[in-house]
Amino acid sequence: MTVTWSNQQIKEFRKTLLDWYDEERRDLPWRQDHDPYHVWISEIMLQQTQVNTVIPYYTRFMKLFPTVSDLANADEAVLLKAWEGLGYYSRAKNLKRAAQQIMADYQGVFPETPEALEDLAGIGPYTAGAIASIAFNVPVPAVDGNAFRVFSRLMEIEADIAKPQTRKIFTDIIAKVIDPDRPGDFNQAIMDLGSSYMTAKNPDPEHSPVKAFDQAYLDGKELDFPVKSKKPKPVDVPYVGLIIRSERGYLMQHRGTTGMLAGFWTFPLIKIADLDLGDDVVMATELAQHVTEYLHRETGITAELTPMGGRAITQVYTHQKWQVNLFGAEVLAQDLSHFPGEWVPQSNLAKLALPKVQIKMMNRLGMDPTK
DNA sequence: GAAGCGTGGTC
DNA sequence: TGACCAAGCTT
Repeated sequence: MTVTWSNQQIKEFRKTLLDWYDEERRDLPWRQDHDPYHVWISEIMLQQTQVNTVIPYYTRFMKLFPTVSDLANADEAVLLKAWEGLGYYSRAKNLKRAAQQIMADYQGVFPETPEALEDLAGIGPYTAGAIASIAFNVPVPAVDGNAFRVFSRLMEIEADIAKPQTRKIFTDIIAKVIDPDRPGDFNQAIMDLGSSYMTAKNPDPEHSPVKAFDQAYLDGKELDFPVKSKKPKPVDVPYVGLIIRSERGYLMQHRGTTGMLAGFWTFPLIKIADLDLGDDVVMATELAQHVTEYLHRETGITAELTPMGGRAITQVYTHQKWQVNLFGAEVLAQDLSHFPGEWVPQSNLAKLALPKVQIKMMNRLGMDPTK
C-alpha cells in the first residue's frame, strides 16, 4: 500500500534531503551557475544518457555554441557532428529549432514558466520542470526516471512507471513534497539520490540519508520498486552493407531527413527484406547477385560484388538489432543521378557525422574513423 | 497510448 | 551474450 506523509514528515524530509545535498552535491560542469541555457543543454544531453558520457560533450558544445544565438544560427552538419555518438539525434535538431523559437518569440530571452518552456521543440514535462525549477526557482516537480524510482521506493507506489498515465500520480505527490523555497535543489537532490544510494541495481539504502523515509527499504522490499513492465526485445533485421570504392573515394549514402539515423552518412545499407527474395534460403553468392542488380538499378553502377567474409556487423537499437553483411567491390566512379549519395574521399569521411554502425564498418576495413 | 528513436555501461 | 539501465520527447 502506498504510504502517505504528514506535513511534519514532509518538512523533515525536505530538510534531511537538502542538508545532505548541501554537503554531497556532485560538482558538474553545468552546475557552475543557473544560466537557463546551460541548464537546458545539459538536461537535453542527459536524457537517457549517463552523466559521465555527457560531460565531454557538454564542454565541447559550450565552446562551439556559447549562446542561444550561436545555436540558432548553427550549421546543421556541424551540430550533428558535435552530437555524434550521443544518440537520439532528434535531440540535436530540436535544440536548434527551440533556439530559433527563443530568438523569434522571446527576443533571445528564455521563457520562465513550465507551460511556455513545453512549447519549445524537444522540451517535455520533465525538462520544462527541470529548467523552471533550477534556473528560475519555480516550485514544480521534475519527474524523471530517478524521481520515479526514488519516490516509488520511499512511498511504495505500485503504479507501473512504464505507463504514461502514471506520471500524473508522481507529479501530484512530488508537488506536495517539493521544497517551495529551493525547488531546483530539491529536484537535483532527488536525482543525486537516485544515482547514488537509490540506484536501480545494487542500491545502498542502508547508508542513504533518507533511509528513515524509505518504506520499501524498511520493509526489505527495496528491489520490488519501481514497478515497471517489460519492453519487447529488439527484432533482428538483416542488412547488406556495401563497400564500393573508386578513384573518387567511397560510395556514401545520405539517410534522408526522417527515421533512423536521419541526416547521417553511411556506406549504402540495404534491408535484405527490400530485395524481395521470397522465402527461400539464399546463399551468399546468390545474395551477391541480387544485390549487384539492386545496386545497378539504384545507382547505375556495375560492380562485381564479393562477400567480405567475417561475421555480420551487429548494431543493437532500442527496437531493432541490425545484422549487416558486408559486400565489397572496386569500380570506376560515375555520376550518381538520383541516388541520395556521393563519392567521398577517405580523407573527408571524418568530417561527416557518422553513426556507430558506420564506425564499426570502417573498423572492419581497418580504417581509422577519426581521420 | 503505443511505438520509434542511439549509445555506452554493467552484471 | 543477453538483458537491463541511464536526468525523455515526438508522433
